[in-house]
Amino acid sequence: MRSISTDLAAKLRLGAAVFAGRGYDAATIEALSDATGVPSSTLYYNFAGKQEILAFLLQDWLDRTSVVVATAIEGPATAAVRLEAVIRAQLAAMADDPSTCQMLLAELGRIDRLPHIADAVQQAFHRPVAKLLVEGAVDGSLAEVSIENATAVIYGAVTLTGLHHVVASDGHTPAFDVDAVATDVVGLVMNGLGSR
Amino acid sequence: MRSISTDLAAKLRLGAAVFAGRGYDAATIEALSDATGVPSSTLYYNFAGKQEILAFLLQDWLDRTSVVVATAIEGPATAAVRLEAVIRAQLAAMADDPSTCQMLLAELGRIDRLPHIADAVQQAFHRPVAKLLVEGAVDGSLAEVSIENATAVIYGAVTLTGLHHVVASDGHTPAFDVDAVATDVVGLVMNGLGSR
DNA sequence: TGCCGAGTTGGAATATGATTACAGTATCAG
DNA sequence: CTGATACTGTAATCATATTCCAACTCGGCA
Repeated sequence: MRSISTDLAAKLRLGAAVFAGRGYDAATIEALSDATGVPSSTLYYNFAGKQEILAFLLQDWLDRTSVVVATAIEGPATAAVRLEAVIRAQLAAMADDPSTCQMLLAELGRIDRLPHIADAVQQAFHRPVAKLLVEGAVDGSLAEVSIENATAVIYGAVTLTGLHHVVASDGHTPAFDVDAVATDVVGLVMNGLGSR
Repeated sequence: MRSISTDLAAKLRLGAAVFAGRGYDAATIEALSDATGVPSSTLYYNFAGKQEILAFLLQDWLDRTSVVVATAIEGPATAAVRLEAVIRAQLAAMADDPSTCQMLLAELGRIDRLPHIADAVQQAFHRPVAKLLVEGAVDGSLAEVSIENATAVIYGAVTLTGLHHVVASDGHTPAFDVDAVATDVVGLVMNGLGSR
């Protein structure tokens, strides 16, 4: 993959809707070319193939998401408070870019075949949460749990709830009411379902 | 799709590993034919195409999963107790058939394009949980929460934790220690992360 | 001004794999 | 035995990704 100009990158983002709308295999290069205004020969000049275009779009979004999540995780507050901020930031990123978010979750099961993307997902979703779980056990604001399973549980809870609302929306941005959904998700993640 | 003999169905299940291993588009009909021992002409005689074969495998597994989940949900116990049984049953179904489970989650983002499958997922995963959430609010064993979001949270927590372990395994069955994982997931779903 | 190289583009050529068509074979109920 | 239905091998057909290549643009620069 050549280095992509910001101009080209901006056009390519329009292609996310094509991938999200039709699914990876049904999204033809020609449709991608039409949607972005970039001729297919130019696409092949800049990328090794369709898969690399997909990977670029995912990486682009994940990198931006990582940045806002990294900001959310900072600060002197307890781990529990910062975990809430992280979850809100992740849901906001999904609501802001429903197409890419849908693309990403469509690739979930085969993400181990896109190692760079798997790393970026770790960076944006798993590692921040794992870090807070450790810190929360230390500062007493979070219960002590299996990091591995708790990270997976939170990742699943956040992304599939986001996906549910994204699919229900019709590509509007934001795709859903981030505050309301985040409040519900955070409530469940922090307090669980048990009556008390 | 013609009616599929149990004999053919059994052979086809061998094909799940091909879909799971390579991903839908990289899985060629020829590879599917080799893996199952069913000639490609026979596949096309019985199914309208590759997508329908995928759909059959998913439906097959989801139907079986629905049955065990429906059994788990029965009984006089509180909704909380039965919710735990349901989650265990769902994780057990995933561990028992890692290939199909991986196939299913690979199709998550495009599942709205396979309406029958989306229905079957509702049947096996969402509806039982939604039912218990309502009953739990009545019998007092579960907190009152948004059914829509809580259902999505639990679905995400269960399936992505399962997927995490399935991907980590190498196709062995069971793919992971169901009891241990279920205990962690149920603990988080019921009690959350908050220290108490 | 005129050249150079990188980026861009249109269009033809190639390759792969899904799907179809069809004819011949097997199986099984009556 | 016979007809119907299911199965299978082979040879097209077709769509689409990918490659190839020649022409074109354009900014820097001697």
